[in-house]
Amino acid sequence: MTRNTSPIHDPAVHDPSDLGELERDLLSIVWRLGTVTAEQAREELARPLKDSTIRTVLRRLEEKGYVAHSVDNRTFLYRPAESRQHVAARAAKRIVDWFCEGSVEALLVGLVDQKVLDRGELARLARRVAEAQNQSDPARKSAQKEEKQ
Amino acid sequence: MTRNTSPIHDPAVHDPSDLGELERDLLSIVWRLGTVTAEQAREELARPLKDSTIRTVLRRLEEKGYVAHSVDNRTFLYRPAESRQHVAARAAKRIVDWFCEGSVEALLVGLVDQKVLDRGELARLARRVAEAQNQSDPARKSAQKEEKQ
DNA sequence: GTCATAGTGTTACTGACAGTAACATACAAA
DNA sequence: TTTGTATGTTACTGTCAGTAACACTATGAC
Repeated sequence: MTRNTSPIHDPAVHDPSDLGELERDLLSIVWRLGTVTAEQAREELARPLKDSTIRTVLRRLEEKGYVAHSVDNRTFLYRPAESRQHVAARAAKRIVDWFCEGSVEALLVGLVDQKVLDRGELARLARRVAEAQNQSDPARKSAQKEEKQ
Repeated sequence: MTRNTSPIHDPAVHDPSDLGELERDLLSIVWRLGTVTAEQAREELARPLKDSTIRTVLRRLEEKGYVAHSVDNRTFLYRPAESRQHVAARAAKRIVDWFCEGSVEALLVGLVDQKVLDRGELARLARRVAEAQNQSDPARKSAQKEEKQ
């Protein structure tokens, strides 16, 4: 886990490396289900954990800005506060900054390299993404809609 | 003479989120300069730190498999053990796994979304990357070439 | 009205680990 | 042999995620 202790780093912006494994797992569940209670999340998890544990972690996720909750009849309903895509993008940006010295190309090459995607697929995806972007508002700001096409 | 003391890359595959800020900074320096002594690295850093600090961190980076060193006349010469690209790729893969549920498309969309790159550029890069990949050995192993457009 | 139940809020211990560095040690040159 | 330079060892500290006990509160059953 990255221990980010830089004094200059403003505390407001939390990035995905702030997340531990359990936090990530829970966040994934929230993303997947859309809305969950602590109890549902607990059932969804592979590991057997006390519910107080789950609730603590969900609260921390909320403090970090990844989820939000509303209260429904005394019960907390957690939901994503940021889209998966948004979070992924921030994480990717960080990686580009840290490890690619700003060169996205290096990242793409790396992705192909690691067989995360193959070359043809990359080209195809790039086309699709470009098209998708063209359809949305040109002066757009972080689309919050479909991310699971 | 330059005795080589590369470490056995230990079982646990270390990924970039293992790195703290100082570790990342130092790793960047090693990548940038190619070969550095602890003293050079220290001078390169913005922050004023004791050299024992630098050496400790460099040693940790070596334990984690990011750098290796050889001894030249009693002086440690640190060099990258993994290419920046390789590390970036692993990091990217992790992000895709964690936050995109395996969907690279989501990541790409997100990158555009965050203005890390614009749509046209993505298409252009994708083409370039595909070409670059075609040129290298089809049964390739981590292309070590240009990463700075 | 009281009691059990089901929630939440508070608080805390623990282990891991990065940041940081002092101190000990070894060797080479003068 | 002294001195300077380099490394090895060891350790303190703060932060944070994992984990959970426990206390508190509202609500429905009796």
